[in-house]
Amino acid sequence: MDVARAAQVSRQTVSNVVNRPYRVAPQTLERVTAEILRLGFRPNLAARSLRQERANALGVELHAGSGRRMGDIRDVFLVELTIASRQHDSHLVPFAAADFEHPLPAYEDLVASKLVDAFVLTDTRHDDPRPAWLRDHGVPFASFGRVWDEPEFSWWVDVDGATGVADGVRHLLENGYSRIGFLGWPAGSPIGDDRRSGWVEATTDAGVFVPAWRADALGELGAAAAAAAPLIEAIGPGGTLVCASDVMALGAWTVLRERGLTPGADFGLVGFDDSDLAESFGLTSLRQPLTDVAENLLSILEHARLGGNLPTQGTVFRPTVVARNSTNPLGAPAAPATGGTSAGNRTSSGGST
Amino acid sequence: MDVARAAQVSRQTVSNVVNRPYRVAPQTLERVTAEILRLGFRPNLAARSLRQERANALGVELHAGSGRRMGDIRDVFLVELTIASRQHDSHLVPFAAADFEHPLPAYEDLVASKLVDAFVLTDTRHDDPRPAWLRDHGVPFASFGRVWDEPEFSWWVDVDGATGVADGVRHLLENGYSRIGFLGWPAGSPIGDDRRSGWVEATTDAGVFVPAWRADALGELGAAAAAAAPLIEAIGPGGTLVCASDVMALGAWTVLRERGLTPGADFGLVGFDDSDLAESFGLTSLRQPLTDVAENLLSILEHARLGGNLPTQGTVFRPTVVARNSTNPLGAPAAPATGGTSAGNRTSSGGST
DNA sequence: TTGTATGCGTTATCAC
DNA sequence: GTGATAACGCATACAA
Repeated sequence: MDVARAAQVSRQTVSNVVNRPYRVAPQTLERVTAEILRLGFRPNLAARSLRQERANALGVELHAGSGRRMGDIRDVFLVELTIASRQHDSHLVPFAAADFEHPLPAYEDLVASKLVDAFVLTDTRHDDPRPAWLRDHGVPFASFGRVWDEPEFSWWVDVDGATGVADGVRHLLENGYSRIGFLGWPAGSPIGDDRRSGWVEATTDAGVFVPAWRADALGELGAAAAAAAPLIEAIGPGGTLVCASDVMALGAWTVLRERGLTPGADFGLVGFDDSDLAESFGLTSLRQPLTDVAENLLSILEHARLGGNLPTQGTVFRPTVVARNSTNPLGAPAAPATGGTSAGNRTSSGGST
Repeated sequence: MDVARAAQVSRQTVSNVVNRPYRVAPQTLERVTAEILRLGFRPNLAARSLRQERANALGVELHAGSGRRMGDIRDVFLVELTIASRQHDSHLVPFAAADFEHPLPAYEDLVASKLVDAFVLTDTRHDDPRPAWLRDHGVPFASFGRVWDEPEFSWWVDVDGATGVADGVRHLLENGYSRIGFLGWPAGSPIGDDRRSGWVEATTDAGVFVPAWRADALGELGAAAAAAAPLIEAIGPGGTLVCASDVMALGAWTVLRERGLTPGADFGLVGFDDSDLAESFGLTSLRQPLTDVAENLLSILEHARLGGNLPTQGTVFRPTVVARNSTNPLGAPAAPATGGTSAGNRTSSGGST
């Protein structure tokens, strides 16, 4: 080891400087540190991994499926995870299951070859085979999204869709709108039901709940537009629509534009996720605090590794209203996304550590 | 090593079975292989990495910047890279530079700690500090996109924008359109100039080149719509617009819809990249062969590692026209993305290895 | 506070 | 065709 020679100490002392600086005499510490910087020394992570019998790496499954869907924020989340992983002395190993329906072999590979020692799960669903398998094999994991099939599992972080939508409703009320409908997914999906309940609660609280002002559609843009059209008709000018996703809000947006209506001035729209679509189309939306989510998940896994406080229940973060022109009653530009991206126009409404 | 004991051979023989099966007697091979499967043995990759003094891993920089942009296909490319990496006995290590303007420390970290032994670069630009640094430090890398500043560097793969756009023009001609304009970026960007030249060439070849039917805009939706409006006016009904990106095509799409025109039936549109936008809005677009690009880049790096044929010049792939309703002169649905996603409606036009 | 010895699991080398 | 030996770089335990 060059550093050891240069600083005239043993290899072991260098190791101590890196890993347990408090054990080293200040003078030695300084000298060795200087040499480390000078020579650009970094511990060989493969050797460390071998010695410690852990990889300091997290597996993250990417979905191989047919490309990306509009309004998706998984890639933003991946970036947040990547950034957060640096501060937790680990790195990510992305992988894609050969067969989306049978992801376990891919997980097994990574575990058996000790390339990773934990996983971050996303898109957990009913009958998801992964949580049970990971539990049975003693592999730590944390999930973005509740693990529905294992109620006692607490290493998850989620976003409070109901409160988010309720905040969106209140944002509309504060901006002078009062006729507020909801465009969501058909009943049955946990996330969709959660978001819809926020609309019911907040409009009821404000005394403006109209059950009929609700429609369902599947995720695609065309279906959302088709469902939005009669709803916009029913609610009428000056009304608004809170949507379960940005894609749905965009569906409504297209309907408005084709009728010559201006989003915001003529009819309010609120989306969900604050995706690229929201920014480009000037849609007010509910931003998921992905930075916090990523940080929290990595904290859990780090504590699981090193010992520390582990959560006894899941963590729920509150989304934030990002106000844009689609809820600006004073008027919006004719072209999409023209007239500023409303930077600094954000309304904060909560959020946790 | 359990497998060695179970199969009554030495560790080394197990290693040979895994890495050099041809050196092992068929009978032994079979016995050991059976035990490997039975016990689920996988080589410890940290140990292998340490022994071989290489990580078998590739660094991929993610851009931490302000979220994702509409029409971006980098995440799709990342998935393709991830999938391809499996077949090349390696894995990816995504990372984000703390400071986008000064990415080198992040690269240095990964190299010095031997977490990766090569990089895949994307978004190479003029005055990009990365290629020179990597070269000077002897770190192999391959680039998606030409490396402009180092003409002699040949480990890159790119997509032929000019030919792609020309194919788009021909696709329009085949579908009966003849008035073909171009909406692109201001002159000066290599990619934008490349794509525009395809329009000039193909329309000139067909004798339908009209220099005035061209407009420029920056990447955003609003600017594209603003630039598209007068162009659509000038070209007139029954005309078409080939665009440098799907976002631009979408900008034109919004203009059409607001005028009550139906994309395809009333005015043709062709985008570029075949992003999520193209699929959702029914835009005909030019698909970059990202699977081939990823595979090619990994091949280069694998050959660099193991020794093999290395490219003496860059590789250029040809995009593929993906036909959708925006170039269907017979008519398109009223709502976006309704009426099928045109699966199986692809026109293949080239492609390599 | 610092140094020495050991082994993590693998594979390259070389002897058999 | 197979096996013994050594070494990759680090961190743990323990000795000095």
